[in-house]
Amino acid sequence: MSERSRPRREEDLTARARIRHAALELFAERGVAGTPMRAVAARVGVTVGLIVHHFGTKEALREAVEVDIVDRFADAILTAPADGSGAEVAAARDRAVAAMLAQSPAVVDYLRRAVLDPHGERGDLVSKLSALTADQVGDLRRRGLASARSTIGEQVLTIMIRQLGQVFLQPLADRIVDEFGAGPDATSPRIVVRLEGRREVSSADD
Amino acid sequence: MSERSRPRREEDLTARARIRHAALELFAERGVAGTPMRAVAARVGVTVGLIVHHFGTKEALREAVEVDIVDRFADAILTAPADGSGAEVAAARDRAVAAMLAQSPAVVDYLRRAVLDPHGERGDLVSKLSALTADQVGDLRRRGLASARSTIGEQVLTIMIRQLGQVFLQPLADRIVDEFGAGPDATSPRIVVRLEGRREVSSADD
DNA sequence: CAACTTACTGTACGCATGTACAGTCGTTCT
DNA sequence: AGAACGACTGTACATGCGTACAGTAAGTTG
Repeated sequence: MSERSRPRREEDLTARARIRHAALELFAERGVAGTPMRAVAARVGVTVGLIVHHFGTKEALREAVEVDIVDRFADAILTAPADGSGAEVAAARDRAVAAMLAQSPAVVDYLRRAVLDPHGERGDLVSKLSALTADQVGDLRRRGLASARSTIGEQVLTIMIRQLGQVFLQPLADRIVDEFGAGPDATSPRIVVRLEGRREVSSADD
Repeated sequence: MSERSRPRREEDLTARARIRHAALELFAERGVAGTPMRAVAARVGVTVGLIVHHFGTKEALREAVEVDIVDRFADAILTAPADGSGAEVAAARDRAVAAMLAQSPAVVDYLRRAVLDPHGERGDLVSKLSALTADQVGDLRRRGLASARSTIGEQVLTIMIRQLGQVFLQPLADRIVDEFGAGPDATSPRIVVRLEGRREVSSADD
């Protein structure tokens, strides 16, 4: 995936790529339903017709945006050094993904929306990212770098919840901190998400 | 708030209340932008005109839904016993709110969307809930049941993040578990959200 | 009884939206 | 040169949207 190199300057990109980028930003900001194709076109400085020409439908544009996001995850993982112990490799990948997310807030914002919008059955973003993460875990296992004590599903769950959980909740924390007259010393604390009590049969409540 | 008692049977409610309830459910399910007023009307079995008659605009309907949600929080807190130590009172309120949330998934779903949709400046849901929580904390303090070691803002943040964080992230966890052929023994683990490193100056990354 | 209010319906209107499509311009290929 | 093609524009259209509004039926008040 992602055979093309990523040009640094937005103006150097093809119109197709610029449209996809603008769509990602606007979808992240206002949601897919809340973003008219005309808004995307205006942002890029092209006509709606061109978007249709390149992507066909709005749904296809959304799909392209999601594929692009998965590519960014895959790219980030590729940049991380793949040598050392299992823990080292995993940590390096963790850091690479975190850096990518920190650098492109639009991805985080889009993800947050996509996660809670069930939308389509299969083939949506959560499925794609789960598959990508499962590939990573499988890779580490094959090289004897990841324990096989728990199932792949459990490991994928742990990785994704830890990484995405923090990123999803941070804006809520920032909002609340902001709510109480954010002085110069008011910095949001770091949010830590943990999984516990695995395989507990959690009845209604306890 | 919430001077009216809550009838048990939906059909006994006034049309105004039934419209508000249906709007909450649909807004939670598909988002406000993704829910036409016609859909709300159809769900209740009335005409769009009646919704306009009662609420004026869609925005006002949304506002009514949000006020209703805040009322539910306030109601839940009122049902909790207010005696015992500070920790006991706080725990009882925690449980009451958690029970309310568990009983009405639509509230959770709506909240999740509202939190990440910045929408309006002030007066939106996060602000309202922050204010409500701050009232609670202030109340406990006045009765000498809450420590004044940290600021109110910090305490509100801790309470809200802990309660909402778990609830927000659970569906993501469920989705992922579901992704990996959910066997009968596949139960989502419990998600724990924690705050750490308060007031650390978090630069770009570390 | 008449005037008024309130809950409600049905229609209609203007606007925004996604998509289809005909056409223009520039490049490439033969 | 000319045909073919891809990028791109502008218009046009059906649909769906929020809202305005006239009207009806029922209950209340004078």
